[in-house]
Amino acid sequence: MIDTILDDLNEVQCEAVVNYEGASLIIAGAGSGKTRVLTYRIAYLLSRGVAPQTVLALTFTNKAAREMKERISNLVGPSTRRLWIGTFHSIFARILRTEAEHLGYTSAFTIYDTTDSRSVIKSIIKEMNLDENRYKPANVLGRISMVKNNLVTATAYQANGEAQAQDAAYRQPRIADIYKAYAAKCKNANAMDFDDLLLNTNILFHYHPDVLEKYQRIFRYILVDEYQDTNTAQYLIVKKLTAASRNICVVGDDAQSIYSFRGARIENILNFKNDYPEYKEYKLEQNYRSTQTIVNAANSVIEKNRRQLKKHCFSEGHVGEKISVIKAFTDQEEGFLVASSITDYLYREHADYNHFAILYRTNAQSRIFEDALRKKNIPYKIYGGLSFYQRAEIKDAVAYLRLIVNPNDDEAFKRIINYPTRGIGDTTLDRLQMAATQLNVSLWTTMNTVSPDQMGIRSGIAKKMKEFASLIDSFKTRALSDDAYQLAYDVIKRSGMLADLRDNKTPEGVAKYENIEEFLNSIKEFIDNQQAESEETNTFIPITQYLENIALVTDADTDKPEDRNKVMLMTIHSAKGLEFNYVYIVGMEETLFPGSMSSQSEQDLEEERRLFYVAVTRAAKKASVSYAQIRYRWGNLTSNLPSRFLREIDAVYLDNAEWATVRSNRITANDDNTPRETYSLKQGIPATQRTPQARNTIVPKSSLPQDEFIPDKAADIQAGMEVEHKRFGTGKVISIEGNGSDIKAIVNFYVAGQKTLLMKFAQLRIVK
DNA sequence: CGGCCCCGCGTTTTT
DNA sequence: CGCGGGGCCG
Repeated sequence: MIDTILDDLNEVQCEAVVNYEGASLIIAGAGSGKTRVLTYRIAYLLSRGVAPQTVLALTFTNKAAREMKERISNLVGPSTRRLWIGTFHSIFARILRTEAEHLGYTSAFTIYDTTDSRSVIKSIIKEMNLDENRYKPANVLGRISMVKNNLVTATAYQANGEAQAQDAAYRQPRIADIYKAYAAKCKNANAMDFDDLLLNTNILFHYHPDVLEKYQRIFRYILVDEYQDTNTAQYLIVKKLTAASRNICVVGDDAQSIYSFRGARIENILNFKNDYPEYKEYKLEQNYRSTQTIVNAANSVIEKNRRQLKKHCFSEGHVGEKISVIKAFTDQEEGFLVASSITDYLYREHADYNHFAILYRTNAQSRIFEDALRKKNIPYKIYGGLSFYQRAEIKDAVAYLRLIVNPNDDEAFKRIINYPTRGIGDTTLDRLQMAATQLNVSLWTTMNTVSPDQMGIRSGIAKKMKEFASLIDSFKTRALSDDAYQLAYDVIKRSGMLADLRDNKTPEGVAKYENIEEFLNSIKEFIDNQQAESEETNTFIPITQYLENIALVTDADTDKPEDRNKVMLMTIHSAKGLEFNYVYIVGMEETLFPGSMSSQSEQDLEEERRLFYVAVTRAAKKASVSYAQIRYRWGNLTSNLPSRFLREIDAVYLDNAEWATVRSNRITANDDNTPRETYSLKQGIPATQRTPQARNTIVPKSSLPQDEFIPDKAADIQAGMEVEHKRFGTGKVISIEGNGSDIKAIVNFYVAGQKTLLMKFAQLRIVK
């Protein structure tokens, strides 16, 4: 069986599969059959008598892990169940649960998501009386996350002169203290954040060599997917685990490294040869996915990057269609044109909806395309984005379950102590929190051990707290005998959540109620799946198992059958690893893609270029790129130049007809008759975009306004005047409002409609 | 103490 | 523009 399987592989792929001993570096270009090699290699290992429980395969997404499992079991049958295949985070979370007591945790520890972490940081900033403008929670958390990924603990960070100097330079000298307090609070809550899962694994292996040895013995063969995206913490875990066996196989493509913003180090793959000098290298260069045009066009772009491993990707498929450049006047027109193009291909090539993907740089861009597709009755699915589990009502339900499993989970506690309303308000919580911080214990412990009047809590409220405590305690008891579904159902009912939602007859209330129903269904489904996977049918699936699962799952992991045949909308990041026949890469504009944050440094720019490379190589048959001359960005009109990446595509692969033509101003998607969309080309862009409001704008010198526009002084402008604005044309000043530097003029423009303009920015000329 | 309203802020990208 | 958080009022 296995030998016939090898017939499916080309020569290099076959070599990479068969030589499974020792260190292997597989450089796998986009579409070169990377997953195929990985899965076949594992299947081959098994066929050679390697025990499945000694094989560890690490991926970055649950989807990749699931796909790998599926494909292997298609090759070799059910023996795959004992293989260790999962994401870095899930595998090491599992190990940490087993070894928790070595680190002073219990195996019931909670995994904090980003929202939880941010909230902890926020409360610390408050407690420390720090300037909330200078210390932004998301910012501080980002910094802590970065250093954690470099294995710098709070104590080490405090002692690190360089880090201290840097924080001082950024006028955030207390970050080390925040970090320390944050680590303490997580520990007291028996909680780990995403980064802790990797950091603590390293700590575990460092301070407990016996434990490390145990796992070195277990994992005889380690395979790592997307190796170019590993951060230092992940890299070191792998290095430690393979130190004895030296059986390691990493697969990756430096050209697709797009996660350096969260600590990924492209050096890990570039320097593989230093760590494993005995390594063998395999280059998968033939692309089986895309047309020659697409592969060549992608190559012509990525060539501009300086640091990369040498390889030559090629396709022997059809030459295929050239890449279309869709030039739109406004963001709405961009949506319309892309939707129209999709309709064209649907008819012309009898394509299905799910053959199409719209890829964008930032999630905020999705709206426009949703609107455009909806208008044409094209079904679509937004992939990623706000997860089901991030909805308020689901988080509430999950918070109950989390608190039952781990009563020290302060974030869960805070979320539900007064939901549904039971008369325990902010003041009480503040007092509780103060006591808890002083005692260095969780809110739950404080509530149950400190006398209420010591905290200044009146007896009426204390009674309510007791009731809450015994409610949770009763759930804890039931959790021992009830499975995840029974418990969740009971919790939602007896906590009062269900009644609270049922009484809410607003549309949002109804939606929430339905979401809770869906939540319960998903638990039921989870139990069924787990039982199907284990040998017996009646395995008891406790709530702990369900919680472990959802902490590390994202929306991208759920695939519902009704979403199968829809146009997919997603960020380029989440498109990595996927393929579609027809791909639209939208928002190809300077400051958007490449983003304004990235065009400063050459390194960041190279990462953006790799991102573009990833986007183009998602397409099998046809890629299109689009941009808009003007678009709304945080409520303001902005205008940007077409992305430099368009110019970097070798022009022979472009469908130049559309690229070169300046189309006349068509009234298109904006049939909702908002006046602001009816610009004439003459009034518009890009020549007249040089107002301070549009200071993101990059305007070529040649197209600066020919006629002088001299604005009048802001102080001279008064209500009732007729004024002219470079972009909005003429209009009447309705009123002047505000004071200080925030004086605003409300102007009703004849064409553009009513606008509120900040006087310190707006340049207005008095007409009369 | 809870609900409502207003203000201010934000955009990369995600396990 | 849309969301979340904070503040104010009932």
